[in-house]
Amino acid sequence: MDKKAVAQVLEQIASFLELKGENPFRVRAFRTAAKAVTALPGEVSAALAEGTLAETKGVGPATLQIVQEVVQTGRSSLLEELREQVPAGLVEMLQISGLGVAKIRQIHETLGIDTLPELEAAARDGRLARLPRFGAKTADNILKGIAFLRQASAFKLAHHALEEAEGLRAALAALPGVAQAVIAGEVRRRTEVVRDIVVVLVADVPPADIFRRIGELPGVQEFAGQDERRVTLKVSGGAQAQVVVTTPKNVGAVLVQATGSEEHLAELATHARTRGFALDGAALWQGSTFLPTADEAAFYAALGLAEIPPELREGRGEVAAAAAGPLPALLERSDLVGFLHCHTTASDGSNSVMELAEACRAAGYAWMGITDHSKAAAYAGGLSVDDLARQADEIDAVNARLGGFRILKGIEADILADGALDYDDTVLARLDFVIGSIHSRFNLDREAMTERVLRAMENPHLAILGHPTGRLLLSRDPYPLDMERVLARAAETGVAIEINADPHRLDLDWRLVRQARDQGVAISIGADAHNLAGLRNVDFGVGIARKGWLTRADVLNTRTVDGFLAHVARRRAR
DNA sequence: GCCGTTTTCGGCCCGACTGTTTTCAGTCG
Repeated sequence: MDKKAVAQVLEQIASFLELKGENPFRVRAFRTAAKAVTALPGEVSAALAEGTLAETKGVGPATLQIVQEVVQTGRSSLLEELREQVPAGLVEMLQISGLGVAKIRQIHETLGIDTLPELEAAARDGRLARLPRFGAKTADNILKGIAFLRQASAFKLAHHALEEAEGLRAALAALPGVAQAVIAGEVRRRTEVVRDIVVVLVADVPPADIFRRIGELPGVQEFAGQDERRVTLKVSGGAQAQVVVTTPKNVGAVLVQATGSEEHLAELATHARTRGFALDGAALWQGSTFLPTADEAAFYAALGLAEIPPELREGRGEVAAAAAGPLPALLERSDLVGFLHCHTTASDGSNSVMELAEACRAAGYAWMGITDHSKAAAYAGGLSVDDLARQADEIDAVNARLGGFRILKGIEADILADGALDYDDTVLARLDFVIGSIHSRFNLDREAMTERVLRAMENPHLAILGHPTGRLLLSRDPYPLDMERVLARAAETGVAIEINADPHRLDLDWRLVRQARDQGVAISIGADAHNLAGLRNVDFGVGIARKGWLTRADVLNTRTVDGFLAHVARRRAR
């Protein structure tokens, strides 16, 4: 039983209680507990056994008992009891933006609606709009919300997809006859969201034997779209996955086929034709001769191409680039020596400066930058000027204790509606560096929003523009912003643009990362960690950097602490 | 339900926006 599943049970309990009209503070307590469980550094069962769970802030006796039951039995009697009392469709409705508990209860009580399809019908036929304090716009927004939910449910966030793919890969690798199991598709390309999980199996036995065994795996529910070498699985939880079987001599071609985007494969096919080759049925042919490709390097080499890293296989000119010569050496996680953008208990994080610093040092970083929220972000416990001074003392103390590791004093300052940063320049000047981010007033029009960001970039203390478009993947669109102008200004002023590595954001989008790099904009990778588990976000940020063709030289986190500070100083001097 | 450098009981984030109303409930970050 993993953390995600346990946290989900607690989340669900909170939602059911909320719909029942329970004390809102009790509801919030369960949500806090769910977050605390997600943020645990190790496994839940270990934390339970060692007693660290009981000591975790936000986890009390009631939560402890529920977690214990879930870990031991895989069920929660409280949740099952609640399911009998409240229709599950109402909980689904909570995900619709603009629909809260009060409206859902009103809809349920007056119209007797308790499923999404019923809700959609009522929104269309006008019943919803006639309810007190509802109207045409509310009904319309609900329809939009349902459509968004439906579209989003076809995709998974990268970290969830990776976890599912790893689990499936491990199960498939253990099947008799399978020599190797490799994750392909979007997960391997490290896209920001994933529609299909794809695993390639290398095997010397007939695919039919393997498919039969797959059908016997626990959790595999049904097969769909089966052909000789491919099968689409539905696994419990509704996730879909494609499994492709190949023989060792054709691994290269099959992996290329199963990994590349349609556009990449089209670029490859065109290139192959001009060289007298053909890509057909996931194999490489010269006339009617089958060309074996034992691995991808052999495949690309046969076509006269440098090997193309999976992250670049998007059909954006990588084939032409690989034909012209070696591709750039893309950023590696091990290139990063600085850890940027994290929150401590001073604002909305769950760990202290010391805990985060020790974790960063253990993860191999040489320096880090602490950036809690600023005072305008009241809902996130933003720091007052006095709080900032206190934190500075704390950081000094930890720096004195940790040899060979440096903590920088930073802030994630809100960019206010008029483009001002959330502290006076005298306060900002005392900090080692400043990230500026938008956390409110998302509804300005494109022109006003662009002016707001450009104005913030005028402030010499702003070193990094945080999560520049504000998107939340699968839940909130980016705010309207003229990124062309923002990138141009970033190049002029030396303001770095963040790749926010939180898998809910992955913002700046990788398509724009490449454009930023081409314009000479410095990039920083911001973990946006709110706890120790958030250190892992960086891997997703590195994936996005690679998709944006970034090399070591393009990224500020690869510099020594003095190199980073020199960049900030040059920016302040402009 | 959880927590305590104000508290073992009493409080827990608050201000702005949206869409509905003509003064405000509901939702969101």
